[in-house]
Amino acid sequence: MEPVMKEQRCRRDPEGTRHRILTAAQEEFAVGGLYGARVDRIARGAGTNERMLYYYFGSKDGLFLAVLDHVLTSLNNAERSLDLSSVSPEEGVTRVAHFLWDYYRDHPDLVRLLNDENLREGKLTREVTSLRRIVSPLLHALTDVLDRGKQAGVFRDDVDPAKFYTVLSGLGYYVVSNRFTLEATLGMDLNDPAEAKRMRQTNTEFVLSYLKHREPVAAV
Amino acid sequence: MEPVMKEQRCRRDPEGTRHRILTAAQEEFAVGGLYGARVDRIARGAGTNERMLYYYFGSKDGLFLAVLDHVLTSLNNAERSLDLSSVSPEEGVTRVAHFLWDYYRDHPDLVRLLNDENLREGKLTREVTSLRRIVSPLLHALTDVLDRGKQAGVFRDDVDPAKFYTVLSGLGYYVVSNRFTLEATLGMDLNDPAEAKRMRQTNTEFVLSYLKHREPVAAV
Amino acid sequence: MEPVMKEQRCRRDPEGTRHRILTAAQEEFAVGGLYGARVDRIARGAGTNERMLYYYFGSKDGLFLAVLDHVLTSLNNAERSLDLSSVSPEEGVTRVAHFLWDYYRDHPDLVRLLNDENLREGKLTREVTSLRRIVSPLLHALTDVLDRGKQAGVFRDDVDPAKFYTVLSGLGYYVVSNRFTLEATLGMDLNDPAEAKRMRQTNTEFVLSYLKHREPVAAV
Amino acid sequence: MEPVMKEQRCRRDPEGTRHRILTAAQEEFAVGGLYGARVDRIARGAGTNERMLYYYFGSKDGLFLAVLDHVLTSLNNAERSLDLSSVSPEEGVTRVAHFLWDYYRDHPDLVRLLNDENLREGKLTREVTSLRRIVSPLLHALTDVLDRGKQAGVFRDDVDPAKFYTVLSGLGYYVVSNRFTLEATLGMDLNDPAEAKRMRQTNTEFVLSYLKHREPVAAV
DNA sequence: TATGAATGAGCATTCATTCAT
DNA sequence: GATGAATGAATGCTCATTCAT
Repeated sequence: MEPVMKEQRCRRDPEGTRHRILTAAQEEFAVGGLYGARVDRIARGAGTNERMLYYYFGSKDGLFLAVLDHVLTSLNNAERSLDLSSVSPEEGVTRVAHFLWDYYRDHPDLVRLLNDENLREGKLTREVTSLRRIVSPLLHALTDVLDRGKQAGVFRDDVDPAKFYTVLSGLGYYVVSNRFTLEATLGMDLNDPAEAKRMRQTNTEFVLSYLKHREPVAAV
Repeated sequence: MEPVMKEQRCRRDPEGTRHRILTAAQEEFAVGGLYGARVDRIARGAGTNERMLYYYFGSKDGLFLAVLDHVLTSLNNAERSLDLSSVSPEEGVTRVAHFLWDYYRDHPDLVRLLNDENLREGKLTREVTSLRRIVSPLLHALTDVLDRGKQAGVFRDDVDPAKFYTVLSGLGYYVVSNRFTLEATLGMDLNDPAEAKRMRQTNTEFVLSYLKHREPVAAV
Repeated sequence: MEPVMKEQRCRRDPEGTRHRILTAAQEEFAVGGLYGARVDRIARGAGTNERMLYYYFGSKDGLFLAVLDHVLTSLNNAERSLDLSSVSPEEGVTRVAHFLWDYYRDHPDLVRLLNDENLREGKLTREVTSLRRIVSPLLHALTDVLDRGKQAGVFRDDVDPAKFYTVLSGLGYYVVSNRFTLEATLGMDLNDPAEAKRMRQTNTEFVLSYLKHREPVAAV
Repeated sequence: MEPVMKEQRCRRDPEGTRHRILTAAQEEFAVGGLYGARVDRIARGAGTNERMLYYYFGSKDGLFLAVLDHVLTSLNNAERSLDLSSVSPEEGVTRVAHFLWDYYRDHPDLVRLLNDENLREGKLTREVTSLRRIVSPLLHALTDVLDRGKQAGVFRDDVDPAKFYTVLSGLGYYVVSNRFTLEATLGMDLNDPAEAKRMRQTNTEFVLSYLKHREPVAAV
């Protein structure tokens, strides 16, 4: 009726909307997994409506993949910021380990999302190649530092970088992944800083004592 | 009326029905988690109808808890069968480690169910105390064998059994839990027996080299 | 295994079980109606199992009818105990009215069950003749007392006993039936004894002033 | 694009859909009560699907409350249309009474819905305040007309409007509410116009003779 | 007479998704 | 780009009832 009045509810903010959906989805997927998450909760959490979710990501599965890609890309970027060129081999391995353990501890969402994807046997990521690239940065850095240690004669020389990486990863991943059942069964509280520090200390000794061990123990 | 009268393919079989539901539920929960599982699939898998599921377990949540209790009780029983009284400390630790790693590898359902429960932050198990008892058997055996090693002077004496147990558990758990993303990213195939054996060997050296290390490495 | 030991859990008590079911069913039907009632709650309330309910009453519908029959028979019996042979017509009408109003007030279950049966348009009672007999005792007594009043010249003589009975019944029934919405809308509290007494007083004046009215008011 | 473009049998019709659900729900709730009603029958009756019912009303309970609110609002509106400013007190009371009795007779759904809500002891309406407003219009009109009658000396002056309203309401409500059991027991047929007219006549005399009674009868 | 086990149809409700504007 | 309305196939769960002992 009125002539102009086009205040034009200028709410249009494509990048913002997309990002808010992604953030809300990460929270929702992290606490219930793909099947436990609800699209209406995600939309509400993002301050938009369900339709936009489909507009930007096509489907719930697509959104899950986008979230997974996002958290893995973040990990990648963080890994790339780690510069070990000027430290000793021991210090280098220690830094790699601490980086990984701290990252898992500070990003439990990543752990949960990976667990959830593994629960379904990698159903979603299998057809997508996005996951395949992500290992490299940290594994490369670790390989370098292990090589330097071997050449300097301070590390044993039968260490496979990928397997060693798996060991490091497992040590940090497990306590985050199983936080709740570990607390229920062993009374282990990951949130207690003192406890967390002790654990980090122990684990560091673990990996270093292995790397510096010269005569292999009796095999099994 | 007849004296024997057994053997007549009885339709009444409470124990059997209950057990068939439990087994079918374990399969279903293991591939989709609590939220991905479907009660009608469980009922069909058990050769009964949905109603019986509620008759015996009250709810889907109750059934999940029963399954979790069942797999943990099975683990408990298996742990109890491990007799380490007549072996050396090194051999004892090795056996404990191998038992745990083999058990995880052979019972991926257990790993998935624990992961799923942790995904929901222990929501179901929190109010139930059933989970609390399960640590004991293997942890006790491990504590004994560590003590013997310390007294014999072959193991370092600053090892906390619970933390050491966590390390052992994490090493075996992680590779089973993340089987699919590990294969996608590192190309690591847990199903390859040679690969599995190598991994077990590495991990064993890993823990033993730590235990036998006398002078602690520089702390961080 | 043991020879005698036949302590014979002599819980058999057919009359008792039947009666307990009936009582429990009355409570359950009274608060939720036929459709809101749950057979398992009835069985639990009666301290028996659902199967016995079917053993004694055939079906849920049959049980509802049995309950209805029971409360109506009780009303019948109570009506029969009212002896008006030696009181004045006014006193007789007053006693009939008070009997009915008090009975409704003290037996809200009867009111609810009748309401529920009427909600379904008499579906259950239609095919059963059990309901048809129940009016008589009180209506007969009322007819007698009205006749005596007419003959004595104290009551107007154009009163139809059945319609008058309906008026009496409606006055007492309505306030019990609509107890909750009346409280919500008019703030009328039937549980307050003073309020209940005043209401009874008013209603009594109502019916007596009508009966004693000689020149009819202008019809409509 | 086109200028007019209306009239095109639009599939989008929020108001219409909402209203059709409400109407279908009223029919369904009226014949079976809250517990007897089936949401799929309501959806089918409304020409939509069950989902929309929850979209607009949140739950079955919410829909019942909306229906109750709707019929009570309709009653309210009808009450407001009653203008008694220019009639005599007797005529005024008569009109109020007839309005109420006719309304109940012509809207048995209202009676059934109120009965059903009372059956559950006002469970749904208790937490909602929507019911509380509805008394006023007719009660106010009645209060006015009674006052005028008292001042003119044609009505007794000890009449409480709210109680008198309850009497009027009860007389009309009871015969509608108990239509089926009244027919089964007293053979009273409310659908017979002659019978209905006689009943109305009797009830009118009933209330007027009370109002015009000057010397109160002996109390009890 | 009494009871635990079993049944299948049906219940209210929620799901991810698409349509129309 | 953004939104409210609409969909129908499931979802977990409950129902009154019957079977077998």
